[in-house]
Amino acid sequence: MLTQTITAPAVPTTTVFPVPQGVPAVDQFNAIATCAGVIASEFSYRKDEEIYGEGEPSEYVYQVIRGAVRTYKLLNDGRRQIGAFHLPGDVFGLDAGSTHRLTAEAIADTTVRLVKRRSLEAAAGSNVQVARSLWIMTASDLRHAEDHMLLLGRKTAMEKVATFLLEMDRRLTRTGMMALPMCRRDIGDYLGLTLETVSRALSQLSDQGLLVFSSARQIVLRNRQRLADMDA
Amino acid sequence: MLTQTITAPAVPTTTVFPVPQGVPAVDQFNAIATCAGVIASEFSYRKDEEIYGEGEPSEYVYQVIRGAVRTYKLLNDGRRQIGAFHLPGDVFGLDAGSTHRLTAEAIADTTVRLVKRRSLEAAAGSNVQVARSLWIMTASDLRHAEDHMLLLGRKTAMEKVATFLLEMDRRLTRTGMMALPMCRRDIGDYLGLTLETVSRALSQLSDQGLLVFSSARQIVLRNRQRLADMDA
DNA sequence: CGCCGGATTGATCAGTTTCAAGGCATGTGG
DNA sequence: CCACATGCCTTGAAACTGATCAATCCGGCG
Repeated sequence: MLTQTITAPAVPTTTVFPVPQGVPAVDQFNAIATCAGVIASEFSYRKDEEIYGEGEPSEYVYQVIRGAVRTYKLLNDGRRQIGAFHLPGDVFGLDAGSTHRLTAEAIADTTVRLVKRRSLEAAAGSNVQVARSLWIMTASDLRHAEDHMLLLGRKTAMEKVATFLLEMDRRLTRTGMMALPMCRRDIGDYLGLTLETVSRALSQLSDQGLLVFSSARQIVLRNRQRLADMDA
Repeated sequence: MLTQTITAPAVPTTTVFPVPQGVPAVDQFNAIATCAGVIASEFSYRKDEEIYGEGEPSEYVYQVIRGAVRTYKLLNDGRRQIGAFHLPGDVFGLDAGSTHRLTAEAIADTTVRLVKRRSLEAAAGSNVQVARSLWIMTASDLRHAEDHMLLLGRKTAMEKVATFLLEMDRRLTRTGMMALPMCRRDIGDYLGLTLETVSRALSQLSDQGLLVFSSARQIVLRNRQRLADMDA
């Protein structure tokens, strides 16, 4: 894991630090990744290409620049649970242990910024603000996972889909139009449903006038309030 | 609930530091809680008593000394998802944000050690090993949540119960006998099932000879391998 | 002894999955 | 430019898993 070869690149105490507190996890990463001694580079993946696999050594931490990523776990017979979708700006692959806990794949053609885990660890070892940022980012993932456990364990299919739509609306609507990067199967594997059930729920919401499709993945929400009501 | 009568037993600054790395999250807390400037005390709760509520300011971090704790989220109509059970030694209530994300209740009469969040933060601000420990502990919770999402979203009732039994066997079997502190409803709300389904699954496992009841909550596993096989 | 909460068991119900067919859009090669 | 293949999505019908409703049962305790 952490070897002694790390030359803690005496990070200059400039205005880059301290990392601001009470700030979104994403910005924590931005602050860190641009700080002295932390090496960032870019890489691209084609649609459906694996970025890392469950159980592999966690060498890098990633930030989506363009595209989208799914992280998931599999059961031995192929059943899949997607833990999260990662959209532009999101950080993923930050595991405290030495190996990745989930597999990461590009949903569409995707560009990421990547940072060597070792250099993050090194920075964290000499700067408590960086160490704090790692904690904040992991805590942010935990918060999402806790919310998602409630959804998976206790919400109905309709409530799950409503929650999903509001989450995606919040995270990727820019022009009033939500352009989903993922297919129905991905959505189902995120919500603990089959792709057919997802499709039926979306059709039903469309029939009720709560949303409008301009194509299967281009959706405009028409009544966020009623969606929020049904999301329990 | 918690009054100001807690007296801080000034703990000596000894060889407790540095906190060892590559060590279970629980021990991270043990090391921290005994370090200088971190104020630890004890408190007890009766069965079903609330320890803190979702949304309340997170003033303390807790460690179970005796008893057991459930942490959960509720939907507005009362449906409940238990995120985790906390057994002796386990740390809970460590939220990076300023408020608790779940409610915590004593499952049985329970004694906890508690540490002021502020003093943890203070220690983390001056000691990167403490900061690292906070990260490790939160990452450990995240790992559990990721595994549990897979269970909730993709496992069958039988698989869920098998997984639960193996988890509890690992965590609380001491004398060869597993003494479950929680009722069937708690188990159901942890696994995303009803209490009846849990009961039926346990009866079926008993019929198959995979376990033996000495009472409803006193269970001996007879065939961990076959349980592990069915847990998918 | 009888009460009470928790657990078990049975019967029926409902929501979601499964299986199956067909539609629609996109892209490719003739 | 059209024919067709392909992948993704929708829709329908049947099957099934787990939920719901309901009736004991059991064990601990006043």
